[in-house]
Amino acid sequence: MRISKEQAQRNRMRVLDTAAEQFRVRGFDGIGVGDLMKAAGFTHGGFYNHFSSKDALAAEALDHAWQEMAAQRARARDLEQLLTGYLSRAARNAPGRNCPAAALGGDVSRQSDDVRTTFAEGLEQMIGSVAALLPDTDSPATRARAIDLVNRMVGALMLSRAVPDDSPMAEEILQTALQSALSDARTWCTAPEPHC
Amino acid sequence: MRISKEQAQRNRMRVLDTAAEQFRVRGFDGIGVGDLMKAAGFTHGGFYNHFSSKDALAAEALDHAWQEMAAQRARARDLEQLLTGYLSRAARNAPGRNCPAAALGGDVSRQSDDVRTTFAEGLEQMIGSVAALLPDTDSPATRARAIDLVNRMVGALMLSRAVPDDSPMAEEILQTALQSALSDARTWCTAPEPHC
DNA sequence: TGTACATCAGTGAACGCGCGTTCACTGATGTAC
DNA sequence: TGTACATCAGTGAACGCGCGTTCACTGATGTAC
Repeated sequence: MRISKEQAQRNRMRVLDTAAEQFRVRGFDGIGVGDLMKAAGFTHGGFYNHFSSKDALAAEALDHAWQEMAAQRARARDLEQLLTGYLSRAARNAPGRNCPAAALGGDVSRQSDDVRTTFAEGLEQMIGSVAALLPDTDSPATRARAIDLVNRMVGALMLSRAVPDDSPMAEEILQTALQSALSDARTWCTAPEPHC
Repeated sequence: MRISKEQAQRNRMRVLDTAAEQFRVRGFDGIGVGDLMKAAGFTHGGFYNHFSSKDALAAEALDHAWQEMAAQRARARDLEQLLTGYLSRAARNAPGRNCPAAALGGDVSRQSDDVRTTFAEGLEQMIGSVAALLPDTDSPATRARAIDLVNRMVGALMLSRAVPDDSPMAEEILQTALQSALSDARTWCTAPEPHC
């Protein structure tokens, strides 16, 4: 039952989409090749027609997730909108459709160099996106502020997910991070600037 | 070959120590009961004399790791010393002996409620320790600052470990987080206060 | 205090299970004539 | 344009392996007399 090249390419993309979501939800080791292919609507045997190994898929799926995130960030009009979306209860409860760093950052340090390099590239882009929403975008001070914001965003989202669902802490961590980040952002943007 | 109750208790502690380290290094799913017992110097069969399941060990080992960290924090004379140690290259390269949140935060959200509750308790203590080193320790504003500092510390340490070893980013993330945190701490501590 | 026996921490073989990966097979697609 | 054949995406059984857990066994410790 051979299928057309276009269909095969669409199927490959479906596996990639599924993997990008499932890895973020369950972790790289939390879902197997068999279940992944089943979730994508296939049997497991065809996996190796598209990917050389599970690790190769991990790297490609991580890249895919970062690209989704970049598109999502590009839709934010200003830093306030970006932060409000990132540090929301909705984002906390949908790891499969949100930041790969918060969902997989801990796992990545135990993965192959290929995965780690892909992670670093996506993180660099994220830092750039945040810096682009700050005044004096290309200055070293702005880069430092962007890195610090990213640390806070990723740390808060991850920690909020780690504590029990519906616990006061889960909400408190997100709210505190959001208020603190917005407050700092306002301080940096006292002069009327674009994106501020 | 029965051994004394005191020795059995020491052996149990050795398994716990080993688990607390290995789980932080390899993740909860990254090391098995067999390898864990071998690393502690035993065979795997005796494991269930001490723990009801691997999950029960995970919760207890996480608690153990948090207690180690609390003792480590208690040794810090002021916030600067705490931050400098936490956000150091040495801490980055020794996950097994440092913050459980940075090493296991991502994993914890996929673990049992027991593990997640244990995690939340340790995190709450960590927030308290940081607040204790800030002026006006018991005010809501100080708690917010402590939570924000913890988000930054955990986020930075985790992200620094996720990017490739020896990459410029690994160092940049730690350095930026440290400078930024120290700078904020100085702002909060303009009045001469204890611990500041 | 000495003796007989029950207890139980640690050992290592064994269990069922799910993992990542391989492979012979199917049959529609793509290609050569 | 039609025919014959090679290609290869997807299927499902099978592989070796390591996992968490169980269990019969060992023998020194702890206890009852």
